[in-house]
Amino acid sequence: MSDRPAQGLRERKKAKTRALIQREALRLFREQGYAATTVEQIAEAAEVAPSTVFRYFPTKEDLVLVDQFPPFVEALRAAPRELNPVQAVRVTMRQVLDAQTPEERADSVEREKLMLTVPELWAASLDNIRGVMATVRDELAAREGRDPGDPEIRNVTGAIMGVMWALWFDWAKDPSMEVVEAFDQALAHLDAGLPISRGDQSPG
Amino acid sequence: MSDRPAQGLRERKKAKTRALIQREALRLFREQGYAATTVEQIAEAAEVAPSTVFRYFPTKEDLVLVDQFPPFVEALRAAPRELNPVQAVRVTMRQVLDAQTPEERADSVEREKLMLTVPELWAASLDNIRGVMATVRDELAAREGRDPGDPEIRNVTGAIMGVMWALWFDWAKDPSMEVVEAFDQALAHLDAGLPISRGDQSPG
DNA sequence: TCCATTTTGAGAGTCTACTCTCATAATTAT
DNA sequence: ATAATTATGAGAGTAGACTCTCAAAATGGA
Repeated sequence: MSDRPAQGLRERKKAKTRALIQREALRLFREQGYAATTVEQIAEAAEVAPSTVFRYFPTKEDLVLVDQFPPFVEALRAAPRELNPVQAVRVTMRQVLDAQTPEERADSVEREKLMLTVPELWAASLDNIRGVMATVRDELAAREGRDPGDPEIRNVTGAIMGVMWALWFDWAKDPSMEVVEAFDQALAHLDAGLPISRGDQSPG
Repeated sequence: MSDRPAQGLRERKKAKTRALIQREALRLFREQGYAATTVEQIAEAAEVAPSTVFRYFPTKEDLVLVDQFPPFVEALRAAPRELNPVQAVRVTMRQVLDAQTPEERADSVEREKLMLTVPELWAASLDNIRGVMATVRDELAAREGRDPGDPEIRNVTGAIMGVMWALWFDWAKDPSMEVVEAFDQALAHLDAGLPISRGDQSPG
């Protein structure tokens, strides 16, 4: 097993082809919808053979799916111990979002919107969603010194994810929304116990 | 006139056929998985032609999907005004679940598990999920005299749904769980502001 | 340059959800 | 009983994701 030097022309070309296919796919999805776009069209747009598309992306769904959460989880792990779960997620979220370049963010936006909009993709991300949820829960459990199966931890995790999803859904409908700020405020609200500001009728 | 049902033989037979097809489908899905079950197999099991299956259920997914939420929303609307959003949902949830017969509950359980487990179905229920979320949010907004677009209402709705989903996911893995009780406790926990019982480190 | 390895295109082929048509059978009305 | 309506079965057909094979082309190493 000799280790290769740097990336040769071959590797670079592959990466380029892969990126090209994906870019064209996303463009077509955006322009004419996911279901209405055939793999053949994507191949044509990227000027490769349909079989080549499948060589790079085992399924059509994979053209959209990207695990964007590993960095998040890593950052969460590094969050200050003195923060409670919600605060930790809040800080981490802001940090991760702030670190993105405008281009990266635009790209994420595009993908997220497709995910939240197209049933097939929402489906394909089921595992992803479950995985993220499980990972966040495990991490929060560890931070709090609790068992990962602890209902309280599960509830907190669920509430955090739920607040974020609700925001995502809203934002998919109104992309002009200031996501970073909105995320922060939403998590702050959750951290404060979700008070309804004016008419507090019955305290917890 | 005899107390024969208002429907003629034709209608009754149709209902029966429909139920039979669906029952066999669910059985096969449970036994060998959703994707691994072809419509042809379902037709064979129900002793009808494949085309007949499609006559009753436009798509394979429709064999599983049922809107179970209208009754929930209706009940939510009727919940006492003095309850806060979380309490209202909690009471409603308990009420709806308690009202189910064991058979109904077993049936729901089966469907829910499929929904949470099978990507295609999770996908098909996207609209449903979004709809439920929107409806619950609108209802909560109305209860609180707030605009449906209010972020605070969105957050509360998201947290409620998130807590419930988290529970569902856990329960899909461990069906022995006492769902009704667990739901109640989870919402109670949320209502209390999601405290982590032992080590409260830093209040909001 | 020459050879070995890898990538690609072309295209035939599979699988399965789903559609359509039409003849036959079952049900209902008269 | 007979005619009209409706449901069903049989089966051919479509679409599109995905697989497989093989020869040609591109690339890397010598």
